[in-house]
Amino acid sequence: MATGRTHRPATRSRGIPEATVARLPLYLRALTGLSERSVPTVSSEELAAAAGVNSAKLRKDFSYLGSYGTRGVGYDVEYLVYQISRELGLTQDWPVVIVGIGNLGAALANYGGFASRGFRVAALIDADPAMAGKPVAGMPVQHTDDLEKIISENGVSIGVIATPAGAAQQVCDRLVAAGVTSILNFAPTVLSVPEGVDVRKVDLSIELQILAFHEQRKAGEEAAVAEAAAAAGAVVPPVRAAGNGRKGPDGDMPAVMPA
Amino acid sequence: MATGRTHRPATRSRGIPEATVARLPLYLRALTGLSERSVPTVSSEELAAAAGVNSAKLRKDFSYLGSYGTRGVGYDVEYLVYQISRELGLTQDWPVVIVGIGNLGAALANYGGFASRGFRVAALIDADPAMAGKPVAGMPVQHTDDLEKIISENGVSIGVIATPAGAAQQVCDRLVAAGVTSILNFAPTVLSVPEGVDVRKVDLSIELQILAFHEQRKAGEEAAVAEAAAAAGAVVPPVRAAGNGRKGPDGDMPAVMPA
DNA sequence: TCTTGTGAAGCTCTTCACAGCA
DNA sequence: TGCTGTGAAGAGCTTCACAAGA
Repeated sequence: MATGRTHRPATRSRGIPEATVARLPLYLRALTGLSERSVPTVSSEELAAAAGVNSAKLRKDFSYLGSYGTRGVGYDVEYLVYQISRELGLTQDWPVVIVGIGNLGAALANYGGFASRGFRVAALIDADPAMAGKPVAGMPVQHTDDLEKIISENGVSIGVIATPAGAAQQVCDRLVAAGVTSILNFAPTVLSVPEGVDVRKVDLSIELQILAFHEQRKAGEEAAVAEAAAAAGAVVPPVRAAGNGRKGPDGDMPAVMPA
Repeated sequence: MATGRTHRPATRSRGIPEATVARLPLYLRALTGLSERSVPTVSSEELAAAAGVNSAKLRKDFSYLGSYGTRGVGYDVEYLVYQISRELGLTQDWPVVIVGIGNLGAALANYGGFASRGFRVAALIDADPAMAGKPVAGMPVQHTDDLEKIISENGVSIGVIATPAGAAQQVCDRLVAAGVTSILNFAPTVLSVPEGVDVRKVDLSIELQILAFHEQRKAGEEAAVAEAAAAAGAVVPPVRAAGNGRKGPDGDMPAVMPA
């Protein structure tokens, strides 16, 4: 998973486990696809396959919402779409602001997946005066000075931070002070927020690093020695102050640094 | 969590739990920050705060890597940076291709966080002939026709998919056939891949939906009734074929549809 | 004295397997 | 008969609390 919870004691909100909540959007997407193809009902097995999970998990997940299926038949697609949408709070309109209109911010502004789920981009905000007024995704970029005004006038409770890491905490503080209580953070930094504010983070580089970890494994344990040798040339390993007995699994730091 | 594992039986790779692997990049980022400020050593408490986790978890995580700390003192920053980098496979160079150079693909191509972690964007690939040759992030976009050639010539094992949902599976199949074994998927679709191929997904809209779920809770249980009423106007709820006894927690579908 | 490293306990999530129901 | 809904078992992860050791 590309993201991680922050500042929420993994406790169940009204009995629904966090892990289940995180999968509801997946089910919803699969169901929307079925709905568009006018499929009336679907079994847990079929829906699970479409969502990429196993059917026991799906049934367990749905059991937290209520008994929305019919034994021997399956689930009514339209009915389930409605129930999950309602559970996720998508039956209402969520105005969202995006702060930091660089490459990523602009991409987010143009991303179609938001509008189709009840999220409305209410404003684009950037600190660069040169950006002010410039249209992005058919919408003029506004200056950070007006952040508080924009938040309150639009009743925004969800903010997206796509600024450089250095500006993120400051932007976060201003968003929170202005009344935002949920933040999606794309900046590669840990945000600290008061109790009651939710932060979710997406870090593109972290995802790649996790892939690299597994990729390294696949390369084979028997090739590990050769890899360690190559690695010594790729980065400059730091010298340990005192070379005392470490018990790492293998590959202690090379004692001699390559010039 | 912005992301999710796919196709990997949450089993430990060489004894390191998945949850720990997912946090190593976080620790690495915090350590890199300390390293740049020339901090020589750090305690589990301090590092945990910088990474946004608690110290017991951090110590447990590190214990899977080996005994890299000094009791009564803490951890040597440089040494730990090296060990975690090595564990994640970041001491080697990872050529990466990005397929689908739309807004998001271009943002990824320009993203600085990759290069600093051993990831090198080896090629940008797009299906649109009009894009071919156009420079993005100082690099000419290449056509999908050459995908297989690009993969093999550059020894690419990690691919990033930033295409529309409809094209993702096809691109995925070609990447896998050409030798890619790790995929980071930004397209809002479930990819099916053969055994041995890792897929991680980042879905921006899913993150917002999870935030909306919690946001809805904060609005207060007492306001739930008013919300349900508003919801009835916001979306057109489907009519149940047979209105038999459902036992959802509350808010069964409205029986009367608004015109 | 101070901080790491780690068994053990507790908690959450997943999977199993089958009773319950249409 | 077929598929849902769910207790129970199992696996994995987090947190506690303290022994070990610099």
